[in-house]
Amino acid sequence: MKPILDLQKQLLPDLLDVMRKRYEILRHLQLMQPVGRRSLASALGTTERILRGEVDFLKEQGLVRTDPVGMSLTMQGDTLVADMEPLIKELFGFTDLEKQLARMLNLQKVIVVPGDSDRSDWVKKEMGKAGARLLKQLAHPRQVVAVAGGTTVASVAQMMTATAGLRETTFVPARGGLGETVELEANYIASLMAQKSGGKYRLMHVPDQLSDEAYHTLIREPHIQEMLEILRSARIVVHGVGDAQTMAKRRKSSPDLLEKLKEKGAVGEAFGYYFNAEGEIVHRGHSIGLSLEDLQSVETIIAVAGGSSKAKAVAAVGPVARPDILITDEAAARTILLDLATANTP
Amino acid sequence: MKPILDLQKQLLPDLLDVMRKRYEILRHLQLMQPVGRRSLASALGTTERILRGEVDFLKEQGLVRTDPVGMSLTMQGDTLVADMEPLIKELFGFTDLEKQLARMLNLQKVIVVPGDSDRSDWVKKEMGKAGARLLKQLAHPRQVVAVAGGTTVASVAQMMTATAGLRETTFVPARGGLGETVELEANYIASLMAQKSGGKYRLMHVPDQLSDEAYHTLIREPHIQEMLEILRSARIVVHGVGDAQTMAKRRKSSPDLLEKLKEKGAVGEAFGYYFNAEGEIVHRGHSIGLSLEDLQSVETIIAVAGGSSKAKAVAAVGPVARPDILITDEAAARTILLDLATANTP
DNA sequence: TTCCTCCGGGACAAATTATGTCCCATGTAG
DNA sequence: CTACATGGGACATAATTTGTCCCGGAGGAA
Repeated sequence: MKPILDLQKQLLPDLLDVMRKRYEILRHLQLMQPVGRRSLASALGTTERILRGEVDFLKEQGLVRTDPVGMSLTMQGDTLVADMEPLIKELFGFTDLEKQLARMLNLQKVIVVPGDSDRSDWVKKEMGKAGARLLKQLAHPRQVVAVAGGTTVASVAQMMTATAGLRETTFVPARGGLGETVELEANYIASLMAQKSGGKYRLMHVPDQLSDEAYHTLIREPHIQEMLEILRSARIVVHGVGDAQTMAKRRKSSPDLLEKLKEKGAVGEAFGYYFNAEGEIVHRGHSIGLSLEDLQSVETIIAVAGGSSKAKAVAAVGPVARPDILITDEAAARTILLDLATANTP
Repeated sequence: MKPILDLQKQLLPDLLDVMRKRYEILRHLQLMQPVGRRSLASALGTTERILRGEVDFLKEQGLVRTDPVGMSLTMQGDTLVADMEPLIKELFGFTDLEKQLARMLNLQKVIVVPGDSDRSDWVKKEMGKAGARLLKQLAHPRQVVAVAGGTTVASVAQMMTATAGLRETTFVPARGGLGETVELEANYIASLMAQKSGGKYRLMHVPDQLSDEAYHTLIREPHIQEMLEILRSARIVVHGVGDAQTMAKRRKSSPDLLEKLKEKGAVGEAFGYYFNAEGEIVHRGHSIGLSLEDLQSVETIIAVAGGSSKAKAVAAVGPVARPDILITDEAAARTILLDLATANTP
């Protein structure tokens, strides 16, 4: 990633989005010219009015010209598209990466955003944006969306915007409290998503440290039962993937547990379960909520995780949690591919 | 110039403006910290509320921190300002150039925009934007702004946006018709400025080729007198500077005049007057309107002209028209400085 | 020729966002 | 103590964006 963009992204987080949007318009225009607003809008998957705004702007900039037969690029616009092509390819050309990853991890779809969330803060927001967009696309009437905790899922919530399609959606926490900071707790995230998107939400208030007895008593409570019912009807699950050590520490786990995890080679974590590099469950957090088995009946499982430091965790969790869609960043994507390649050629 | 910035300037000039605005805030903050909203807002020449919006954003980004004593930069904000300095300088930073030019031409203020309007079309727009911004800043209740013709002043008009401060402003043409294309005529430009800014305008319809007799008759007409009255009350004058030959040709002047101008060494032109390299008037166009003498009583004279081809003209017009503020482009600025330097060391 | 389709641009209401303008509790300096 | 400047809350209003029409006209097909 170019350092200039890194700086600019801090002051203009949606710089790349706007850039890509406008580039896409020019590019489509180049291929379809001369073309009218309506057909171009539908080709770009946007509305007529919004395209019109952009085209007016591009016209001001002298990149686009309009005739009675339709719109076309000016010479300046033509050279701009040509000049931008390598840059855009570098920034957004992750199609290959996405396809490779999808094949190797056996997923339905992979979305890669530019950057490395370990190094730049805005990359997480970028993943959040991608996640929010995805949820908007997948929106279904009266659906239930279960969300797990963690910073990455939190950033998806942060990036959601009001959409008509999500107004009838109920957001629920996938699991009860796991002893995290409140902003990273599934409960809080579910409510945030609902608030931002204009949907509904249900909370599940259960303590995070439970004796077996308390657990069994609690799970019989009618309102808990009701929540679990709702939870199992979830059509979509969104969860993050954590590094095992980091997650255990964040949850203030006992030194015993930390030791045990290390011993068993835990590398990844996803909504309360810890996995080793082979994708075997080595520990599960004591918490009420969606279990791995419940995931079978879920229509779409979305995993969101980035940063090269999480590459191993993502690769380990993949085979177990079986996400259908993975949203990650460039750094993680490349690292995973590299790891898989070296593993296959020992 | 980094190629990526060049592309961005074409595709997202609006965003770059936002970027500069935010950078300015950070920069001021760095120098004044800790500081409150109100004093910072007045230092930046913006309103409290609008600054507040930006600061909220910058706080989100973790660049700014607020304490009860005021706002200050975080460490991240500090390093960002440092890192961005060269970038901003490259994009907008012609402060040195501006100061040098202001000193050498003895002007109150010089604004330099990047590029060369001879080579890139968007540079003229950039000057226009600078001019429009300036007018907005200088806005005064119930003021009169007189504008001359020409492509550069036209681009100022083009770039103006609706502003409350300009609602009570009356735009008037500085001089009557001078035989130019309608889009470049002062009349049209005055009306365009009014339309874009939401202000008022008055037009002056006088033919451009007049016999002495007709001139003297016309000038006694009540409505012409009234216009001249208004014109002389102008607080601000905006004019362009033209290359003498080009202007004469554009106005379809007679071969005689062309010859005469060449003979007398005319290099520059400003609202109807032609100057030689020494800044002496060698010819004045026959047209009713603001004369050079009238300029004495004007509060602010703004000259807008760019392109290295106009460097000589600008330098020649400067001493006579005595603009207070000059808006030009990088190419013209550098050429003028170079010319002055070589002239002083023969 | 006539009809038909698609073009850009105008218009306008609704929704959303930005902005101006207060006020207030609080911390700080004198 | 007083006096003042601070950030943040609240809220009406202005401004902008967006969705959704319509229209006259150019171009192509019959």
